Amino acid sequence: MNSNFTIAVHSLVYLAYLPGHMASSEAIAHNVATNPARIRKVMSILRNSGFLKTKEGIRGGYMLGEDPEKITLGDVYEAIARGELQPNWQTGDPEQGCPVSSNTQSVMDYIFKEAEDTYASFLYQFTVASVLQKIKAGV
Amino acid sequence: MNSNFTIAVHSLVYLAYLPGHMASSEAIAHNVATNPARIRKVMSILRNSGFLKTKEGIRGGYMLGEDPEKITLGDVYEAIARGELQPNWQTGDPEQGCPVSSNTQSVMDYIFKEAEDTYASFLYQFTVASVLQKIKAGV
DNA sequence: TTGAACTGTACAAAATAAAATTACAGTATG
DNA sequence: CATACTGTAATTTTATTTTGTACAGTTCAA
Repeated sequence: MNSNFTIAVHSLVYLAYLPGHMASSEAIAHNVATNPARIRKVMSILRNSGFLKTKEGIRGGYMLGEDPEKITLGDVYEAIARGELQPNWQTGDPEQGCPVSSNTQSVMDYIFKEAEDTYASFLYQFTVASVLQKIKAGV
Repeated sequence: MNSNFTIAVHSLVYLAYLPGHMASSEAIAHNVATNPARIRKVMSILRNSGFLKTKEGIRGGYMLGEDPEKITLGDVYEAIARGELQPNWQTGDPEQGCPVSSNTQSVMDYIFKEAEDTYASFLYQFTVASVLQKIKAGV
């Protein structure tokens, strides 16, 4: 998995930390410790999923579009990282006669998909608000 | 995650498919579609975890060390892939005064660890035997 | 109505991680 | 003692991730 999910959560928490405030990609990038272009790419996806409002032009930037208690990490995961837990590498060879060589990949696909479902489900218990609370508590 | 877990499962299933037979790293590599050195590296870990027996020298190779119904994918995951679901990239900057910048990483570490626990737990329901069965059934 | 401060997006470059390859010492067998 | 194997390390190649650069489009305010 790449770290877009981490960046998305961090950015949303940062916006929840500054309610009613428009934050620029540069300010968020500084807080997250990455570059503004990457933040803007991640934020584009989050905007398309309705988690935030963006504004172009001078005094533009990003703001939460929903109550931080309504945004779960499961939602964020689904929007930005679904499918990235499974490695791309393919095992076996579909042309071989041996069923172990030709069919293991499809069984692994099934197992990875189900496992990722439980992973995503687990994340529904956390919200942007609850993560911010943990951060403030210094856990 | 790299694909060592996939390779481990595939190799164990292949051995279960040929009970009582010593398979060489070359034979397994051919079935899995990778190179023998990589198979030997993965098999070393599986041997250390007690899943299989290895024999060096002529007519040597690999054999299951346990009943394939006893080896769960959860066990295999723990042995070979624990910790690889979380990205290495670190968010924020511990030196910044803002708690969101300095503490988000540790909260994410906690969430990733718990989420991986549920991922691994899920895998305990599958065994090498049950995977082989699915493969034979052509799912 | 113009220029300054932004986003949105694409593309290229650099850094990192994963996979394949090569090599060779060690071990068992016949 | 030659052959067929494992065990392991080092190197090269390839793929992925991250960063950096560029620029068109948008908004605001003087």
